[in-house]
Amino acid sequence: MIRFFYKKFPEGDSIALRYRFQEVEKKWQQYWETNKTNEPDLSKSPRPFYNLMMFPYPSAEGLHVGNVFAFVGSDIYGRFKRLQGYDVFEPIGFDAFGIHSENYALSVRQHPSELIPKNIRNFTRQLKQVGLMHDWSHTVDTTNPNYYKWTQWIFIQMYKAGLAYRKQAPVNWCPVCKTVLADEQVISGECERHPGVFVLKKDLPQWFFRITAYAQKLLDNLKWIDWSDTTKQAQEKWIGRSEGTEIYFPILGPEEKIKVFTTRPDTLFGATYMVLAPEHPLVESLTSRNLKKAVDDYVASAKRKDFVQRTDVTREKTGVFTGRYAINPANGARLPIWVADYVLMEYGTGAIMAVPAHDQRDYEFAKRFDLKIVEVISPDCTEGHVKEAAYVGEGVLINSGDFNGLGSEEARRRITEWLQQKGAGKATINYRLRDWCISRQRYWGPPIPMIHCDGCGTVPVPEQDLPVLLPKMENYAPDDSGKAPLARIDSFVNTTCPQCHSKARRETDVSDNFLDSGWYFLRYPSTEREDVPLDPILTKKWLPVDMYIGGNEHAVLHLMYTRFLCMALHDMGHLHFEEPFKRFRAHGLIIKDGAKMSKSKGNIVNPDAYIEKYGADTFRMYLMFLGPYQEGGDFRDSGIIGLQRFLEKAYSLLDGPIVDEPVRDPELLGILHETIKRVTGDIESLKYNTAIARLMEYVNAIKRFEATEKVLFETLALLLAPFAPHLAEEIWERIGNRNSIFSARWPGYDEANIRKETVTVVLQVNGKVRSTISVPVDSDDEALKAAALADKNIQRHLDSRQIVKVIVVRNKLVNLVVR
RNA sequence: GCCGAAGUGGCGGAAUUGGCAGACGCGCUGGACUCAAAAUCCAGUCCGGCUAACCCCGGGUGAGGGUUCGACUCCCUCCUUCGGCACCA
Repeated sequence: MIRFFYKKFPEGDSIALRYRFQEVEKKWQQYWETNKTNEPDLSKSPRPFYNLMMFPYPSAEGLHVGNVFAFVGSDIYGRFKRLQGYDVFEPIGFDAFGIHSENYALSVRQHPSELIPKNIRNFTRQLKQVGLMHDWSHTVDTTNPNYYKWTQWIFIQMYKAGLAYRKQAPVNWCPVCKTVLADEQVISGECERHPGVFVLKKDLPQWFFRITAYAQKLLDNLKWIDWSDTTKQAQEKWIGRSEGTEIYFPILGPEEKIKVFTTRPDTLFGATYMVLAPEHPLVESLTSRNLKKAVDDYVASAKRKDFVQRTDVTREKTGVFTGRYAINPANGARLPIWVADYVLMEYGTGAIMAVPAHDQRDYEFAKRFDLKIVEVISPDCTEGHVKEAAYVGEGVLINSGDFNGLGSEEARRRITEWLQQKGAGKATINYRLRDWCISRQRYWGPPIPMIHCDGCGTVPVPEQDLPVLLPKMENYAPDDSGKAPLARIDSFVNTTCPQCHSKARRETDVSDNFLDSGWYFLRYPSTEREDVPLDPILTKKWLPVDMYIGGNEHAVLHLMYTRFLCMALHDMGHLHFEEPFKRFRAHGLIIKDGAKMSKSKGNIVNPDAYIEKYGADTFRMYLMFLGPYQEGGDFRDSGIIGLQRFLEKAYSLLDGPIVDEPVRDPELLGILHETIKRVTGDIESLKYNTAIARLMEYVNAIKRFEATEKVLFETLALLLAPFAPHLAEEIWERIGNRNSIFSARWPGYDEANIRKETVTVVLQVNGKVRSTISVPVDSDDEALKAAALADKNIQRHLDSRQIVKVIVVRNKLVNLVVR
């Protein structure tokens, strides 16, 4: 055997190796490729299992260890399912359109169409060397016209279904990206891609997808889909359903009404003024002439404020009186109408009834501007509970006419009914979710396939004319005009209307990157079909996805958009399911020095060097051993040597004799079956760290027993295969098998073998462990009690004190309670 | 501010869901092998006390309180960290 020695490398030492991972890993990667081991026959597969990992964006830096961590965890699951006898389809692709790719290309002054293929080649190389079970015969590249043709096709289907529309609206504009963004891409007012850069509100005509039409379905289905709770909670919050009442307040003078939304109709009699958001369409028409200047000035200054100024809760409330009054439909009270920026146009109706006694914000505003405060909810039927702050709790109605004496909850229902009878309101449900702004004034994306015709209006590109190719532009940088770079190419813009054949203009915005990634997993099984987006038979067979793993940063982005798109495509008859992913699990994040790995922080750890030095199997296992897969952790390489030792030890077990005989030692047999049981359970619940710990104990046991039975080594190879596929194949071959280990079956276990003959029972006195005894399994309570009393150490602690109580837990413990 | 998750040896982390806290690994200490080192193997390793040694004793899972025969696990209060939402009417 050749001995290999290695120089010191990154941090941590290396060991002399007998297992030559470089050769072995290369050998099996070639074997898999040659034998198409990882390419199931999609049309035949009797037991399909679609195992999916979020596809990567091919950055110039290549894969970092955080990506590898995520991929390996998904791969372990896929290989496990494969060994359990499923036909596992584990595809891979590249999310290569989008602002991230484009911004990078701009910064290095290269064209994305040249940069991206280079990055994809590098990613492919890296992914392959990790030893993932990817089917490379069904890949997707979102920038390929064969793919984005269908992205455009989906846009047109959405348009035809009334789910895509264009409107002028105040939208999020990132001054650095120079494009609009969806609400989901704005994090606390900052651009997702540019932390610290606040988005501005710009009034621009934009394309939207009507995701709000599915708000309730998106919420309802969360009840039954098998997803990580954290992800479901994030979506639930984001959708933000609240039940309440819509109330119409007539304006004194003009024949207009102010519509408000409230969750507290029980406080209606306490409304003492109204507030409109500065952007509210009624502000202009409603303001009385003598106050017009003051109101205009206020609206203008509100528009100038950035997000932080506008939403700072601690800031003193500001506002201006319009000179008009509205009538409270409940009691006819005259309510002054104000304009104030603490009311947001984006939520509800952009107008509120202000109840200063029972809403803290209204209270602060009323104090500041000396407005009336009327208490209508009381915890105890008396007044005087509103002194320093609003009383926001529930209670009994007072000062509320016929409704006095009712509890808040009943009052909400009764007042809503009453309003409805009078035609002054109705019960309604309000969602925080808003429509998905899908246009981007950027270059690197699929052109939105629409044509603007003066005569016919907006007309979709005929499907047979797809794709609308993205023309190559040398200067593709975005500008501040609010128009996309494509608008600068006359030959692209000028076209003819597909309906009337007169001159027309193409839409020049491209679609959001999240539309590309919104349906990629639908395409994987159908990549060989160029004539249709989805092969109906394969789609029916393989979708929805059985297991999806990815980062939780996409909880309200990708993961909500995909759900919406599937629901829409389902309702159009293109899909047989509403929910794209039967199971979703969020993997943890690998951080470095307390921060998420990113180029800007300079803490990206490249996996290549580790794989070169320790091998893919060791590195895979090390990442998984770091901590629970769904929690992630801080990357450091101090323990990687432990995994190398483990694999080396496992391999060296083969040095001894191996006999094809059953395991006779009952203890060893118990260990074998217990290991199978626990590793199986741990993998199923993604607890890879403890599964690996079990495998280590198992190897230690084989060594300790100096065991020679073949079944022990076969089991070792099988249990190891999801984690260290190359080594597992090598062991499998060396113990005399001819086919890939992945055509073998995962071992089963028998509880009867795990069952021990004796168990250790803990003996306690007053809850403190004083001794342990070994007794036959399932000894009855009396026997255990007797054994406890007979124990020397216990007797010492009893010390002739009186036994008050004896607690016996079979096969576990005896606790003697003494006084 | 609201919602959620977490806090365990020198370090990463286990703990069958209320029943021996610290599995497994790293690191460290001692020993074997070696001219020596590396690698490997063996033993030890929560803190403190007692002991020649084993035994044994006390304390211990962010802090304080509670429930229980028994609490890392359940309840209350507080502290810290990390996520999500945030003038949402």
